[in-house]
Amino acid sequence: MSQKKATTAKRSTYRHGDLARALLDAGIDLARAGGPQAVTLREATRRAGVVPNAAYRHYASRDALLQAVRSAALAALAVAIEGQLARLPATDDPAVLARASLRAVGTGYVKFACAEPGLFRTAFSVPDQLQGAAVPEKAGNTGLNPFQLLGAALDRFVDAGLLPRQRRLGAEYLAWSAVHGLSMLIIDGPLRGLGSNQRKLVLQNLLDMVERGLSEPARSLPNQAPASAENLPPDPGRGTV
Amino acid sequence: MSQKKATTAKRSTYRHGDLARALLDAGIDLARAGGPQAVTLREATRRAGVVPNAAYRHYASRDALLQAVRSAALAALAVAIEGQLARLPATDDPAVLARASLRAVGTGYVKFACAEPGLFRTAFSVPDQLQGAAVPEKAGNTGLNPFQLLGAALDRFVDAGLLPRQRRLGAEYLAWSAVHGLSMLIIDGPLRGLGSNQRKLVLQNLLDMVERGLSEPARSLPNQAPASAENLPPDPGRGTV
DNA sequence: CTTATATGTGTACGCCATCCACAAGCACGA
DNA sequence: TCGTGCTTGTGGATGGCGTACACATATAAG
Repeated sequence: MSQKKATTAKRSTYRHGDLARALLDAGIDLARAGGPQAVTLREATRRAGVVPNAAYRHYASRDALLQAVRSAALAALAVAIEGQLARLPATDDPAVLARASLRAVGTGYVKFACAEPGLFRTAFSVPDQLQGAAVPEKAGNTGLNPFQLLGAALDRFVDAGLLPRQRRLGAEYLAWSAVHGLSMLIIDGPLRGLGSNQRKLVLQNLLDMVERGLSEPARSLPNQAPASAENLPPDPGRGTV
Repeated sequence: MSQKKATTAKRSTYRHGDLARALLDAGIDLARAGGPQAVTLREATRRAGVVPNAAYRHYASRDALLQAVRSAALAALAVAIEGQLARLPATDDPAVLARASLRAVGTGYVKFACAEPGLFRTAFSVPDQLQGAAVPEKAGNTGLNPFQLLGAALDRFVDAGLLPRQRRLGAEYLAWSAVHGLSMLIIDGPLRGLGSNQRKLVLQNLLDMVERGLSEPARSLPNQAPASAENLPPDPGRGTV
C-alpha cells in the first residue's frame, strides 16, 4: 500500500511520488506570499518533506524551479483574463464586442495583479539568463497566453473596422504597456494602496484613453508628419527560440 | 598628510574618509552591471577596501544601501529626461511645445531604460518593506523626479488647451504606464533585442497613440456612457508619508 | 535474482546578511 | 598636555542560501 501523497507532509516512503509537482506547488505558494525572491529551493524542499538536494533530480537549479513557477503564474494570469472574457454580454455588434473584449482583457489583467501581486511579480521577474523563452507557447484554459488573448481582442477591433490593420501591432504595444504599467503602478508604485473602487475608476479611465488612442487620428492634430512610419518589427507573444 | 580617497583601493589609513559615498558608488556600479540583485554588501565593501561589517556604520542593512542606490538610479533617470528636454526646439506655439515636451519625456525615459537597464531595473525594484518612500522628494538637476517631469509636460497640454483639466491625472497615469510598460517590454519582455531604429519606431508610434488618447474623444465613439467618471483619486509623485 | 537506473540522503564548500565584542583613530574638555 | 569618550573600522561567529560530490535505496530490466 504505497501512498502517493504528491504534496507536503513527511512521507514514510523513501520515494516521494511526484516531487517535481510538489516542489512546483510549494514554489507557487511561496511566490504568492512573497514574490520571486521568496521562492527558495531549500524552503520548497522543506515543505515537500525532503532534503534540499533532492530538488536537483527535478530542476537543474533554483532558477529552473522559478521558471516553472513563472510559467504557472503566467497561466494563472491567462485564466483570470479568460474568466473576465467569459462574462462578456452577448451581442451582435462587432464593434461593441471588440471594445468589450479589450476592456475585459484589461480588467482581468489588472484585477489579477491586484489580487495576486506575488504571482504577478513572479510572472514578470527576470530570469538569471535572459536567453530562455520569454513567453510560454501556451497557457490558460484556452491554451492562449495573456499576450495572445490581448491580440485576439485587437483582432476584433481590426475586424470591426475600428483599427487600421497596419496599426494593429503598435496598438498591441500600447495596450499591453498601458495595462502592464498600470498594474505595476498599483502594486508597487505611487498608486499603491488605492481602494478597489478608485482602482476601477482609474482603470476605466485608462481604458477609455487607450481606446481613443486606437481610434483614427482626429483631424484636430495639425502638427507633425501624418503619424510615423508604421512598418513595425517583430511579432511578440509567440515565445522565443 | 592624510589622504582622503573616497573610492576603491586599499587605503593605508584606518579611517576611510567617506565610506558611505564609496559604498554607494560601488553599489551603483554593481546595479549598473547586474541589476538590484547584484548589489551586495560584501561586494560593495570589498570594492571599498573595507571589511564587510564596516558597512553597518553607514547603512542599517543591505536594503538600506540598495535604497540609496535606487534613489541614485531614479535621479539618473531624471537627468536623462532633463537632457532630452533641454534639446527642445524653441517655439512660441504652446501646443507644439506641449507635444514636444511629452515626446521628450517619453524618449528620455525609454532611452535611459535601454542604455542603463541595470539602473532602470534597480530604480523600480521592490524594497523589502513596502513602507518606505515610494518616490524621493527631489532628484535630477532641476530637483524634479521623473514623475514630476512628466506632470510638467502634461501641464503644458492643459495650458495649451489640448487636455481638459479634469482629465489630467488620468492622462498622467496613461502616459506613465505606457512609457514604463514599453521600457519593460524592451529590456525584459518580448521586445528585447530590438534594434535602436526599430525601438525608435515603436516609441514614436506609442507616443502618437498616447497623444491621441489625450485628445478629446472623437465623436466617432457611439458606445458606452460619455466616458467614466473623472474624479480620480490621489496625486502621485509627491513621495510618501 | 541480479543489476542498472532513478531518486532521495549526507556532507561539504563558498557566498551571503547580520550580530557581538573589540580596537583604533579623532575630538574635545580638564 | 593628557586623558576620556564617541565614531568608525576589525575579527569572529551564526545561520541561511545555492550547489557539487559521493553514497544509499527503491524500483525497473534482464
